[in-house]
Amino acid sequence: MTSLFEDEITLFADLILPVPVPRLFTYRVPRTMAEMIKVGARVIVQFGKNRVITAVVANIHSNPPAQYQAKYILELLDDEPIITTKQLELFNWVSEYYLCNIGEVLNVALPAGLKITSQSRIQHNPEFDYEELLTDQERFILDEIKKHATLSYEEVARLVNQTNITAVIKSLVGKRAIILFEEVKEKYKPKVVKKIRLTSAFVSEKSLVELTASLDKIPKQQDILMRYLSHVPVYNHADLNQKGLDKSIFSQDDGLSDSALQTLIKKGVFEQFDIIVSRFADIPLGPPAIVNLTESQQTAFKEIHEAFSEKEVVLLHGITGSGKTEVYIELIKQAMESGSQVLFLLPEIALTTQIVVRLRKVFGDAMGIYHSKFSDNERVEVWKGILDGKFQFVVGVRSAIFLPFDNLGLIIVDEEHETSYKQHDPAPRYHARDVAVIMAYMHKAKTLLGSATPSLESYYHARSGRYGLVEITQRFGNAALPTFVLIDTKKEKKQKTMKNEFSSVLLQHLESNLNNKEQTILFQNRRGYSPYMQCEECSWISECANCDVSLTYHMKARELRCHYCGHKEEVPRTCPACGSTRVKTIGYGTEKIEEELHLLLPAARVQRMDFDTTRAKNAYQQIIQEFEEGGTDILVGTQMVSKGLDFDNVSMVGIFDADRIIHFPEFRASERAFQMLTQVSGRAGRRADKPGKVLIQTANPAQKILERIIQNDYTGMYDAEIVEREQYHYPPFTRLIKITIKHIDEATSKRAAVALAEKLTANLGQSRVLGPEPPLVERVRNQFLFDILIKLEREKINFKAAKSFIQEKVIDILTDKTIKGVHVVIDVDCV
DNA sequence: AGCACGCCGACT
DNA sequence: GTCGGCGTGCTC
Repeated sequence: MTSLFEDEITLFADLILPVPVPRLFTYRVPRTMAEMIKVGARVIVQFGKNRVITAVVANIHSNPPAQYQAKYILELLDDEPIITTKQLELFNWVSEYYLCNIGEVLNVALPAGLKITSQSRIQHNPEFDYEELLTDQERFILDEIKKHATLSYEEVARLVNQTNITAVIKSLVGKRAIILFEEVKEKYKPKVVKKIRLTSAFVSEKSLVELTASLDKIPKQQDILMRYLSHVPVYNHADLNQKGLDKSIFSQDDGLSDSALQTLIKKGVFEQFDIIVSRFADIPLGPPAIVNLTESQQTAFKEIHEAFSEKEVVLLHGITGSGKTEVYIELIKQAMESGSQVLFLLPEIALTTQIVVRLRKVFGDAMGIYHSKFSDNERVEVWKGILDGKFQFVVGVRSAIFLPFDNLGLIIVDEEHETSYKQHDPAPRYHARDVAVIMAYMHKAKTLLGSATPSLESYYHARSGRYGLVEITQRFGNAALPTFVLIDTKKEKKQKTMKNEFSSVLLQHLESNLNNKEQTILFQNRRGYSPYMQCEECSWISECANCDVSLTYHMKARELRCHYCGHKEEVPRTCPACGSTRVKTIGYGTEKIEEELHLLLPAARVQRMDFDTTRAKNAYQQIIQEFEEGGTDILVGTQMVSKGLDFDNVSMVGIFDADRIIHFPEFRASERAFQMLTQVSGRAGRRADKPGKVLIQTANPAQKILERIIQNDYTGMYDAEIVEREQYHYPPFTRLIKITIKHIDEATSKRAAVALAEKLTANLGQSRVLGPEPPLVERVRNQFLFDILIKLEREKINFKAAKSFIQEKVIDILTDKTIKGVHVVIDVDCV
């Protein structure tokens, strides 16, 4: 490709900027960079007047833009691409499919550590000598700045002890008293360990003996040498010296002096060096686990294989406790042996549990872990590890779908029905399971979806032959399915045998389980103490000032909290409306259940697991570990307890208020209830010798859905539900797009929503456009919301064309001069 | 998203 | 007469 004229051609690069602007930006490539720059590398550019940001090269060409003068790229950050071309293709697809800007995709894809921050640095201008022009305050600040070479805004603010200095700084810049410049710094820092080793001169028995003798009169230094040799037996294994010893070994002990070590380094006995270590070393490797598949697992494995020869996607429907993980492991091994990369997606909270430890035992250091509780640096390590081939296999959450793979052979999406695979806010509002299918297609890889309770969509595709279908109907080790007990709370209430939320039947079982030293999980899908407070005299209810929801009472924190916007309030002692002291908490959440357990069963050791108790990095792990070691008798929790926890000693699961889950006002309620209750039930009795018990409290034990859950009748639920979906035009027969309009003023919000709905209806027709109507919670963070739901039939409608039509109409509304300041959120495939 | 530019009220 | 409020529009 080299030509005589190569030097004459100016190159331009179209860049993806991490800003929500729906287009690429073209910059000029400086001559010096022309040879080096590659698609997928990061660059630094000036964007707008004073902003300096990182961008990613999407393509390189030689067509100068006609409309404007392109700015120069300031700096090239990567010699090799950190984004693969397949990723760029995927980013494009995501931005088109989910109607968002590619910059927004880039923003969620790149770990913060790969983004660059630019910070303004302040320096005084040595040529400035018009101090008489300055105000007193300006002169004061300038004097401080003069004392330092360069400063950041924050540093200046701290020095002069003022909070808002931007105006003064600006004025000083205007008067040319100071200069602003941008400093760019890379955020990722590899983890470095300081190490010590003998210099090569001393790595022989003879010289070591001599050295030891020469240190006879210098005991401190001799101690250090001895300590080193006890850890690194250089006598017998000279090559061990190369790896050295952590410097921290020497400082742990008080008996060893650092100065003696420093002297030895000065003498040339020891040398210090740094190594870059992986941050994942602290997850134990353990002995390599050998996996033996049971007969039913083996059959499943074979069937998956056969299905893959015809289908791109296979759904593995294996009941809870059927041991899908072992099947996954075999498939992963096989894909890795053929040299391709493997991605294993898990829902957020399932990832912190046993499964990762198990996988690590099998795959060791070839496995990367990508999790939101990991720090930025750790995430950058995984990213780079995939690029340079260190990790052939990655286990990760939703966003792991954006990692820089270039040769995927298999993607596994475990618990594919989980709603946490869908990102709701901010854009891109993508569904990782659906993106996985597309990405696999781009890589010519296969996708395996796994679940005990598949989403209706996936099962529909499997039934219709689009996906392959493999089922495991046997529990691992032939563990029996749990026995169910339905408790009629209506009856117990009439008989006055309820103790608050606890039925007598549930209490009896709890007690006997406790006496048998067996563990119990109690499921209540609501956190906090109680969902609201009410005055018994005037029926005042605690409500959020910014949202249209009640404030949840949190007892431990002694406050009222809004679960929508995070607003907090003190707990009122008297009714704010009438002054009465009869303000009571109504309803119950995990916190109240926990409290009542202490009163009803004082001997039980109770632990609570919900959003509030698992916020800290290791809190989740600790609660689980304590439970696993038998330190907890009863674990009370929200949805969190329903996923991925396999404990042998849990013989009972109790479910409060199943009705609230079953009758949730949403078209997916039955599907969700089936999934949620089946998953929780699956926590009970994972042993062959002892079937577990599941107790469900309900006001109406005769409900069909409960029978299906008890019978583990997934297909019964599916067959009943799919009929309704077809009849009422819901997924999987349609695709849903939800448009949410937001504005501080209710009337304006409504006006915009009505106007938009009218425009949409004109083309799409009445039956496809529902609303606008206010959502369940009409006001969030002081904004009034209106939802428009669009249903598009799968086969009949050109989805792409419909979407661009919708986008067009949304832009119409946003640029309408008569409606100002509305926010519009488009959610494609909202769930 | 930021950030600058621009047009109207409460102060030296 | 100025400072500064946040509306509007642009960013290669």
